[in-house]
Amino acid sequence: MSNLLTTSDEILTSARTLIMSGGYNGFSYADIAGVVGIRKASIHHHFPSKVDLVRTLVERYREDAEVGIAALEHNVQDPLELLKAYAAHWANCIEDASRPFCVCALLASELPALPPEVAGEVKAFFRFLSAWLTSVMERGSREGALNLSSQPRVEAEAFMASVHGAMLSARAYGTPEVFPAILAPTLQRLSPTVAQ
Amino acid sequence: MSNLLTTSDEILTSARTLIMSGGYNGFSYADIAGVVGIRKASIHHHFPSKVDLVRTLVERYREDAEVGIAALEHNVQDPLELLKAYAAHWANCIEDASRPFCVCALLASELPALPPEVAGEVKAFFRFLSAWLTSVMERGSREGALNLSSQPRVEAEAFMASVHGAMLSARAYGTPEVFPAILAPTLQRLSPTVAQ
DNA sequence: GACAGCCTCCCTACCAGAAGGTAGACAGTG
DNA sequence: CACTGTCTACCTTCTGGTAGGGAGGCTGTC
Repeated sequence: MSNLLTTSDEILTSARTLIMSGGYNGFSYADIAGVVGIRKASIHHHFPSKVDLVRTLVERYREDAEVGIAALEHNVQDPLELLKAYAAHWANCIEDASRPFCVCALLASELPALPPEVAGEVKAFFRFLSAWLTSVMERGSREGALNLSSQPRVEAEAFMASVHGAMLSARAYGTPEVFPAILAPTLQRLSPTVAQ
Repeated sequence: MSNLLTTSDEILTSARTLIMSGGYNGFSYADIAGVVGIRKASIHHHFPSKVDLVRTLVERYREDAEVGIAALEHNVQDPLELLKAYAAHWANCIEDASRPFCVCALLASELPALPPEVAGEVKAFFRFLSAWLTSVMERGSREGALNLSSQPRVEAEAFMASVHGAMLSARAYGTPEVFPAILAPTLQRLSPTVAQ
């Protein structure tokens, strides 16, 4: 029987969901076993240790993000629209509660307590995201498609921080609408049409 | 022998430090016992359960914040300076690694997996902080001391999100300077002297 | 002043369950 | 036969938590 999803994928998916709600120490092999419908020991066949599992998960998460962003860049050219699309992506995820939090943002908050291998992957994700946003800001600045008040690098970091902080607030208030509400003024400020 | 700090305070302090690095599930009674120099069972005398301990901790954290902010409001009148002082407070905490992360921001990220009593306290902290920042924004807008581009409430939420997101980035990159660098443009934009 | 009673704080010893992980057997497939 | 994936059974360590006892300090009463 050819399954659409391999067991290994199912394990990663359920682990991602569990991490998104409680972080690295917030889930166990037993939790995954319960969700996937498999025995605890069988998980070790796919991922010998918890570190292996989460490192793979974050690695995969970054790869998926790279693919997603490449696709986004292919469909959308305008830098401001790219940023809007990125924000809208997260707004949707939070709205329908499918992926209400960025795995790496959550793991970053508990970085000091993370196994080094996982911590390294999380840091790599931040560097990747930051690099992409910086490239968008740079191009937007060059083409006059974005209204920057600081260096592209700084604007990129500030934008990323806003997104992560807004996720946190949406979670704290329990109201998804908070996320787009926080991002809206940031996006408006970056818009060239309303420049001074 | 009159101790300056009660054992109960020492427990709370070490628990706070431990939570700041790994979150709710990132520490145990044994960890605290090791730091304080007491036996595990003795902690239960002061805090019957882990939920009691962390709930008290967050409660106390909010009370301390209320006192600190009242003192700040007493010393500083100008709204922009208040926001700068608030940002500077965190910049210092991150710089000298004394309190490199807001306990509530960290706990908020794992909210869905938190015991309800703790979750309630964390949410209360967010409401409190948001209310204060909104009041600062409102007054700044009224007095012309702040240059707002949105409603005070929205500006307050955006500011708070920036602070939390910047904390996350500082942790992810492992470089404290990132925090003030991210906050600087936000504070500059709020400054009335550079208004259009 | 003596002393009984109580209270606070910490201790040792223990518990049940959950944690991550291992060993080895079995079934199905190429 | 070898390989893959799952299973049962088991291990060790850690988890939050409990029971009960002992030392020391207050206080009320004779």
